[in-house]
Amino acid sequence: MGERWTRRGFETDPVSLARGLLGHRLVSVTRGGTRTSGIIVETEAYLGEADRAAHSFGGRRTARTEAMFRSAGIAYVFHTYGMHHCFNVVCGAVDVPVAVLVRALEPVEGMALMRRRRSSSRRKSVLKVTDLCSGPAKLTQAMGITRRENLVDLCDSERVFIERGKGVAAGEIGVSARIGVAYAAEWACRELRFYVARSGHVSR
DNA sequence: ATGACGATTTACT
DNA sequence: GTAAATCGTCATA
Repeated sequence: MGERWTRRGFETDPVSLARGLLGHRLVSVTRGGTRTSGIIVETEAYLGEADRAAHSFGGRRTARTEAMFRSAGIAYVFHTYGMHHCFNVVCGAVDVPVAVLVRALEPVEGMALMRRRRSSSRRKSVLKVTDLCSGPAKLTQAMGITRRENLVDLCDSERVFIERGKGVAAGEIGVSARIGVAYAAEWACRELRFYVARSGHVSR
C-alpha cells in the first residue's frame, strides 16, 4: 500500500496529467477488501470543448458527459460498443471538461482475480499477463470498474484511487496519435497518447 | 419513437 | 486483415 494521490495532483491540464500518471498505480478494492492494482503505462489526453475527439466537444454537457465538467480527481467511466467500459480521470477546473483516458496497466496486485474477471466461457486460450490490462476496456474489466464507478471521487473513495509510484522519466515516454478517434478530423492526428516506451503492457 | 454510432475486443480467414 | 458482437446515448422527428 502506498501514498494516495490527493486533489492537488489532479488539478492540472490533461497533457500534464496524462504524462504525470504514467508510473503511478491505479487501485480498485472489492467490498471484501481484495485489492487489484496496476502501474499506469498508457494514457490519452482529451482537451475539452475544442477537441473533436472528446465527448465534451463543443461543450456538449449531457448525463453521460457530466463527469468531465466536475472537479479534478473525479472518475469518468463510460460505456461503449454496447459491452465495454472506459475509465478516465477528470482534471482541470470545474466546468472545463477535460480528462485523461487510462488505456493500459502493468498488473501488480490481484492478478488471479483479474484473470477471473477477464475470462469468459467463450475464450479458449489462457490469458497471458500482458493481455490482462493492455487496453482501455480490458483494464476496466480486470479491475471490476463499471458505470457504478462513474462520478466517484478518486480522492476519497475506498473502492477506486491512485497511489503514488515511481513515475516515469521524460525520456522513457513515447508519444503518438490517439487510438480509435479517426472521426475527429484534424484532431485525430494530434499526438496526445502517452506510453511507457519500454513496457510490454501497452495496448496494440 | 426511431436510428446511427461508437475513446473496443475477440475470433476467424 | 476483416468482421461480428452488442446496447446506451443522443440527435432528429
